[in-house]
Amino acid sequence: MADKLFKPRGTQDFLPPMSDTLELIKAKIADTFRSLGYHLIETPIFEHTELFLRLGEATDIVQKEMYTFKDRKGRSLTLRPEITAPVVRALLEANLHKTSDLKRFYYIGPIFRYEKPQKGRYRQAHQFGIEVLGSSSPFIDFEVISVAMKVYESFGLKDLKVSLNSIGCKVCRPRYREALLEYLSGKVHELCDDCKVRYKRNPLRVLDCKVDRDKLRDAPKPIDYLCDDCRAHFNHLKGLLDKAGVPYEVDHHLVRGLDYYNRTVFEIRANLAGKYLELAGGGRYDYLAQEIGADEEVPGCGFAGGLERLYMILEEAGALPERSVPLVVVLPLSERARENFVAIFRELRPKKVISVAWDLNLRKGLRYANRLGADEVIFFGDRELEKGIAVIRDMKTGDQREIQFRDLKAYLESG
RNA sequence: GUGGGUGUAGCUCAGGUGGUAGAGCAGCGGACUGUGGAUCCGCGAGUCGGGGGUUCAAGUCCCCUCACCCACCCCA
Repeated sequence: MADKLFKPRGTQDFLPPMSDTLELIKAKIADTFRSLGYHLIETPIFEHTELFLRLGEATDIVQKEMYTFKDRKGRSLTLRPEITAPVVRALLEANLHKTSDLKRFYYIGPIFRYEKPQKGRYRQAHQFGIEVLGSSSPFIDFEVISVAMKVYESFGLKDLKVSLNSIGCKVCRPRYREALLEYLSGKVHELCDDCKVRYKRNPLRVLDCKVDRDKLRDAPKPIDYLCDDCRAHFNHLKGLLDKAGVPYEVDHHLVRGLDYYNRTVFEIRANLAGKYLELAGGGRYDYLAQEIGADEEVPGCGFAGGLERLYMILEEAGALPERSVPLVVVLPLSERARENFVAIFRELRPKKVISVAWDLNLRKGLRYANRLGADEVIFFGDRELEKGIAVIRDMKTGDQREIQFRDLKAYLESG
């Protein structure tokens, strides 16, 4: 025990039954994405550090949360702290942006951030999300927000809060930034220490500060400084959301933690034990591709949600998905019965879940099946084999019926 | 990163002012040697997270360390 090894801080082992449930959750998420025309994309767990540095020097994620290391050749690599940049990088690397004008991707996988762990906040967490590349239409923003909502709604979650904002583009954001700086300059001394730094490096993020939030009620709002195009885009999007019945509220202080966003930014939160927990966030990133080295503008829009947080909220809501296929426990009760079942097992291609208890007697086997939550138990010993049958016991009702042993395989393989 | 809390059998936890560990649940066995979930009976040695110190003696005091949790921060 003294030299027993433990998992690194902030990581988790997913064991049954939680791992089973997570599998169901991931499958359901993927179903939603796939059914709306999204394709799976998988990128490396680590990338050249350079890629993530382009996310913005002023962001906390880049500044102090990256798992960066050198490989044996001295190259600086970083465990991905988010997945949007890798997806865009992969798209550019494969020149996909030139072969089609619109690409829809989805992903589910781990991300790494060196943070002080807490519940719902891990050093290795899992995110799922989508990225739509190649269109700057507000209909895409609408689609992304809708798809995000669809994922959560597919689990029956209702009490969701969507916050929306527009932070402009490279034309109008400088104007807003100037106005904000002017407003803040008079009160820098009142701000918290973090904000004093943000004021210099990335003033927009001051808006997001929870400490100083109250002091900033009368701060200039991004939407009041939007250029005509951005204003039109934002209004169009809001109109679409209204038309489609997507509930949202405009949050003038919503900025998001990554610098690559422009125009639309949004967050989805849910009520967990009285507090609003952020489940997902996203927005438009029309300049990111060029930041990464594209020779032309490749507009994009997407969202990312936290898998662990989805699990938490589902657990709280009592809405965790459950196995939908029947579970059948097979009990060969004698040596002869076991040997008779070997060939069947070898050939078996079941649609149900079949769990064979090779070494339990009837009593223990039923108990085992009971604990697993089995729907049926099929048992056969010498007695049954004499008659060429097996017995199917319904674990809910306790009713038993017989089945010809030669039909057993077909029965186990039936839906 | 800052401040605070917790860490005892598989799980949830009890263990005033230090004297070498308990309960409930679960599990296992039996009553029921081929029939589960009920009931009854029996079964618990776990280096009290790890290391060091104080002491005749520490789960109980001190220091260090690790992990989890809460708030802040941040965000998924």
